[in-house]
Amino acid sequence: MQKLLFDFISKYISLTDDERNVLLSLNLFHSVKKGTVLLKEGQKSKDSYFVLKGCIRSYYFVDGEERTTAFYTEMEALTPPCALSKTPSEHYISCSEDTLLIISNADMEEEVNSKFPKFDVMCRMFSAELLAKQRIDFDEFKTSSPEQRYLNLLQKRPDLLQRVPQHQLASYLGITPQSLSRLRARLLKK
Amino acid sequence: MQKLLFDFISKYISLTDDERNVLLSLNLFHSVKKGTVLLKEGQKSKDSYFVLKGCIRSYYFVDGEERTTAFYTEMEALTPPCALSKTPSEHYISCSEDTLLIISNADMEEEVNSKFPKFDVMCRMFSAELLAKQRIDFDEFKTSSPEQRYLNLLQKRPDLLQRVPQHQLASYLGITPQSLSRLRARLLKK
DNA sequence: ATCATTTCTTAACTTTAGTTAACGATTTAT
DNA sequence: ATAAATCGTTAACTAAAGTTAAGAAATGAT
Repeated sequence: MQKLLFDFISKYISLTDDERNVLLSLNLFHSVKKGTVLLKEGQKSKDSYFVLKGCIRSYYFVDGEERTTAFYTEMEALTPPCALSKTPSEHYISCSEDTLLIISNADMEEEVNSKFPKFDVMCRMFSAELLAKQRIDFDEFKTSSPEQRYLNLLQKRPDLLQRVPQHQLASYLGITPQSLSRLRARLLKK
Repeated sequence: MQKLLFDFISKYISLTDDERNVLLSLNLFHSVKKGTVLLKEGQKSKDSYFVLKGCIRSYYFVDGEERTTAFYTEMEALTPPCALSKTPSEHYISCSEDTLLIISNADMEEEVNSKFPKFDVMCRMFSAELLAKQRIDFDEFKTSSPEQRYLNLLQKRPDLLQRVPQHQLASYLGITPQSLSRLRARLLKK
């Protein structure tokens, strides 16, 4: 489980045993039960999440309706906007499965980064990478129809279709559950 | 013009005169004419762009049709995905107006950052901020109808409607030019 | 095991977006 | 100045998504 973290970090920087131990002393690992709500609308939090195993979901309420906007699975990270803006959260985050997480805090990160500037380098590389990935996802979303987006999801994250309920996938694709159901029926006929 | 850059940087870190001079010696400032294509599909480039004045546009070709995915205006930055992935670009970037740009190169950034670790801190903060902003934009896009997206744009970037042609705005909103035209006519009736 | 809740699907109907085409208006090039 | 290309709008038609409602299936709770 620690190996998962260190293998991940090694993609960006190499750590000394000393640095490794500092990280381990921070109590970053958390095992969280399915259904647990990590962040609620209105809450102020400076926590970031990194999924080692499992799945977390980000969603909003629009006119009393849940709207899912993202799923984060193995080796994916989320820093909720409220952690940077220091304003109350506008969305929710919850666990879609029993999940093994790294939860880190902005204040703690600042401290560690100032002690080990190396971490700044890693964070810069990692955020730049995420930014580009997200940009591509957004562009693909914009330039696709719901049907294309569904087919695209089938290709790129086939696991998600097994892991999360259909109606959450629907709003993740920007459509209603009914439309997704129809769309799938349409595709089966072809 | 240099003031624009240094004022921006001062939001994240404070610079010594020495550091300022290093930055100025790098020849970062470029004045680019409207219509200039900065990046083409198939090209390999490690350049990043920061708009000081003007507007640049990112777009793809889908079945021979241009699809605009983003506009970057004053004080907005773009690192094209190809700069990180080191694969040929899948999209185009061009100037929508006569534009004053900072163009920086990944290799050069690495060099400066290794000399002044302070820049790593700034880049980390800046990318994290952009990531959160983009996340919010994406979430809003997903949870909105075309009409809501248009109204949202009116509120948040009213200048864009004056600055860029309608058909580019349409694909930026994920719809056809005809739909945008209709949608606007519909809204006027109300 | 039963009941309640949630989830998925289907259907009928409404609304909106996509498509194709046509026509001015504007912009650009010569 | 004129011709050509681009751009914005409108219209008629098609296709797909939203809405509302109902019922079956699966899941969870007691």
